[in-house]
Amino acid sequence: MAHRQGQRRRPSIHDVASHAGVSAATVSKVMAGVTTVKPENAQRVFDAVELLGYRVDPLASDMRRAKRRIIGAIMPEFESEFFGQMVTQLESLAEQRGYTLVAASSRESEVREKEILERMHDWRVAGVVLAPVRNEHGPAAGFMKANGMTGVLIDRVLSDDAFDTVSADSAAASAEVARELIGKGHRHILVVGLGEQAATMHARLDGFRGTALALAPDVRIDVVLAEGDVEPLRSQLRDYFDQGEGGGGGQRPSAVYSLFLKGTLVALSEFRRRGWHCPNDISLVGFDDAEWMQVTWPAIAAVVQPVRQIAGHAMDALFARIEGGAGPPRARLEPCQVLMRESVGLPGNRLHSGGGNRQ
Amino acid sequence: MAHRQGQRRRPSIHDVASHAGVSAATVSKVMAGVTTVKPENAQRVFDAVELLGYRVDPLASDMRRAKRRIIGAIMPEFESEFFGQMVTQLESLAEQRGYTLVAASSRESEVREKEILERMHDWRVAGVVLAPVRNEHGPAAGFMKANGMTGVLIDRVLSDDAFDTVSADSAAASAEVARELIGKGHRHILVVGLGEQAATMHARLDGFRGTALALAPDVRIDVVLAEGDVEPLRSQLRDYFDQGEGGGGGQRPSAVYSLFLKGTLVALSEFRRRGWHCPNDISLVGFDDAEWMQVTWPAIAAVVQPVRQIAGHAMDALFARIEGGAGPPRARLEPCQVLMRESVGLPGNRLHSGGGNRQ
DNA sequence: CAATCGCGAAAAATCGATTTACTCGATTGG
DNA sequence: CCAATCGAGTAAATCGATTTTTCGCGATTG
Repeated sequence: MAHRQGQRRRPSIHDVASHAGVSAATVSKVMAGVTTVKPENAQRVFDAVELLGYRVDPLASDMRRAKRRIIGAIMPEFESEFFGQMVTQLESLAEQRGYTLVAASSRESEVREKEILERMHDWRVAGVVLAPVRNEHGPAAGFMKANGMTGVLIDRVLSDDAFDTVSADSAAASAEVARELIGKGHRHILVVGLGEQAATMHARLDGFRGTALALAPDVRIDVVLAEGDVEPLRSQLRDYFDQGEGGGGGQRPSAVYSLFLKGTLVALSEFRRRGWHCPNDISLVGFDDAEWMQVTWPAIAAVVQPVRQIAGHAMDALFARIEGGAGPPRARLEPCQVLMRESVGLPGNRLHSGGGNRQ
Repeated sequence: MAHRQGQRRRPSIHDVASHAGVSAATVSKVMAGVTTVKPENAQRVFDAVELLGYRVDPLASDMRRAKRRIIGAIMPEFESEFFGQMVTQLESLAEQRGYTLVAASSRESEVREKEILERMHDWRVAGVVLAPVRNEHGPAAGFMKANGMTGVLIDRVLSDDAFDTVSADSAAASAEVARELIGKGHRHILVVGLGEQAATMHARLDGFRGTALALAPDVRIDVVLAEGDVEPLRSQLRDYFDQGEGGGGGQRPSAVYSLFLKGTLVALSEFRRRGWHCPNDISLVGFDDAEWMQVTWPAIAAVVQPVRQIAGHAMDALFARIEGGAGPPRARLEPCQVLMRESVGLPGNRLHSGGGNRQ
């Protein structure tokens, strides 16, 4: 910035036109690949473009057009591996089709979610991939509907009457987790979830409970559904375990199934606090995998969401709509993979316990 | 999309003008907050805006303007907590100043980095926050210079002759890590890094080595600098330890200092493979903190980069330049915090060893 | 031979704002 | 008292493309 050299105005379509000795309209056609231009003229345009280093101004270009070659993506946050990978995937897929992805984070706020959507509407994005903060019935989806926007809903959704949806098959994955835990003999299991994203959480919970009860009618399933952020969950979980220890309502569960990543972290930190080790003192499975889960001791069992598949089908669906595809909205569920790692063991398998509160 | 209802054209400035009984120019002035408009007319404009639900079209608006109210951000990846938080911070700061942040991932490729930059130049962004893949001397920074773009370089940079830079004070943090490890008695330490991002890695390495040697001239510091991605590093690390075990070059180091997050993960997984436990069999400190590091057993010691400070100063510097601030480019280094957690212990402190390969 | 057709290209309209230049009164100053 | 200044507002130019309309001209056709 010190010198601010050069800085000459970038060449416009008219500069190219006059250099090539044709009209601006002809240049526009050549750039768009229209074939009804005499080869000789086309060549002169190419030469002029080369010479001047001309690039189409997307701003001016898009203004005349109804839709821009831009896809908007709205994620609840950028800090977890899941959404990070999701954005990366979506960006790459958009690019493959000649579109630019513009990503924004709603920071877990429905208000911001709608503001971002308004801005994207102003930008006349061709389509939106929305991972709602709560679920498909929020104000954001309503806004999209009201303004005739094209879009796809992903992740924290099940199905919608206006938009295609793509998400992980939480219920099936949870059912498999249930099979594993029940199969290993667990009969007292705590499920940790977030109360706010109603639909998805319930799918996970019901998928788990249904299968568990079918396989072992005597199983006891406790549920802690936190509202809000991490801290409430932490204290709720603390209370839950305090109660169990105190001998009040019963004993400590032999396994915990967390329905979301933060819950897994909170559960682990609570185990630490109490000096419990997995899997000897308690077993743990979490929904959502992360890179670190396979390098810790013990490795943490997790449900791996199919990020690539979700991104891929979301984009397929979105572009089908952008290109005018009609028909009723489709709700897709992508199968997850359940990785049973060392954090899951047999119940009551207290080898060299862990009761001793080190640290 | 099934019905594609409503869909009426959005109101333009002329619609508002005719409703309010004034000219388009007046509406434009009112929207821009110019005060030389009769209050009565201004009110009529506001009413019309309200009635029609008018919003300024940023596309048309920005075309006339030289610079758009957009900040571009280019990160090497979105999947780590560090860059995720960085984007979130930058987005929030840009928004506070009435700008929109458009983020893109170079996916660790300098080629992509430049392509993204070209696109952002086409969009006439007001400024760019670039976290280069390699360092400040890549083609991207060159492109920015050549095109007179306004920008700030962050993270994998030290200083530049054209742009302001902001990054973590790697050297100081590494020096503190050295003090801690030497202070605990470690005299044989392995440092793991990435060879490609020359400057930053060397700052970290030199900061560590300098301080370590000053405090304990007899210390042995081995260095494994990987080229490329994770897999080469994994095999290099494996070879290194095989050698140490085999009794070839010497014995196993008592501590490992990883200069970057992936290195920490690879080191941990290598420890697992060999059945080594932290801190009894070996100590570990990593550059870059992550949420999970404090819930595992042991908690992993780490250098915490000051994301908020880096983002804050980057934006301050960027907007100062956008608003015409002159002067030589400034290179900022933000202090890190070193969290010595349980993964660091005394050397040779093999309690109940770990040699036994469980699992 | 006039009317029609078609092709390729130019001219002009358009997108939706901003900005410049200019107008018309009213106020102020010398 | 007339000129200069100012306030408030408008018409028109502009930004850089795309798209529609028009046009010139040679080839076909009736």
